[in-house]
Amino acid sequence: MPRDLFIDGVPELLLLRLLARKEMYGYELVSEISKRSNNVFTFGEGCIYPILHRLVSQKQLSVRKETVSGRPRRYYKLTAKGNHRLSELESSWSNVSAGVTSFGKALGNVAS
Amino acid sequence: MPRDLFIDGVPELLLLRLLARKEMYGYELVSEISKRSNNVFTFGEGCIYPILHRLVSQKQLSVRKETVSGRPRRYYKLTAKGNHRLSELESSWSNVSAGVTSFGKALGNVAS
DNA sequence: TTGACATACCTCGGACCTCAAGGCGTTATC
DNA sequence: GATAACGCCTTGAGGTCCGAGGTATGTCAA
Repeated sequence: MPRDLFIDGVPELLLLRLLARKEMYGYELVSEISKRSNNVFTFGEGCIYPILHRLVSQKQLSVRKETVSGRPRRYYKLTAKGNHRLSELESSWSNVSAGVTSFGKALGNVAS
Repeated sequence: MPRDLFIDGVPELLLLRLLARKEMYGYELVSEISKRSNNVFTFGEGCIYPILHRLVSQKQLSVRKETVSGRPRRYYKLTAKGNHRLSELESSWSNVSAGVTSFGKALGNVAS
């Protein structure tokens, strides 16, 4: 079974959107994305954690460690660089999204 | 430089949309997609041809060979299966597109 | 106290897609 | 006769998602 199309980049975008509002930890992000999207997007930990680590190494996120009721958490939030990256992604998404839509309309396509 | 995000699956979708209207050949599709999208999408031959071949092997496209002024062309068009696949992709695209948008709105996000 | 379950972190490997680069051959143009 | 346009093609690199699995602690019921 081929993997879902149109997903490339979406995890990173949603993640940055959430972290732009307030700091959150990985496990929280995984469930929050599912919840907030009404299970339209259900990205597992194997998807989220590697992105988190990459963004940190790219200085787009900063980390803060905290232990809550015996369990260690890692809170992430956006750096200035991450904020800029979010803007890029939003703009890129708008571009693609509008492009696909207008391409359809020009063809007389009825979006099902 | 990382490759463009949000593109996964878009070539296949646009391609199927075009071929749902009339048969076209590979080289034509490459330039037509650029043209119709005002260069928002510029997929090269190395992107289009493999997709074409895959769709044929999956019986979603049928091929007709024709030689025009000495040059051989391969015209592709949708099969019933391909039409069904297009519906799936449209629905999947709508889903993701609406999901990303509403996810943003719920956060008070201003789409830049 | 044993087991199951939720929390919370993590990595690895496969599968898949895009795309730049290159190759081949023909026709048209200068 | 050289260069561009046409028209087909494949390969390799790079990047992404995601299922599967691993580690460890806390809670709660049987």
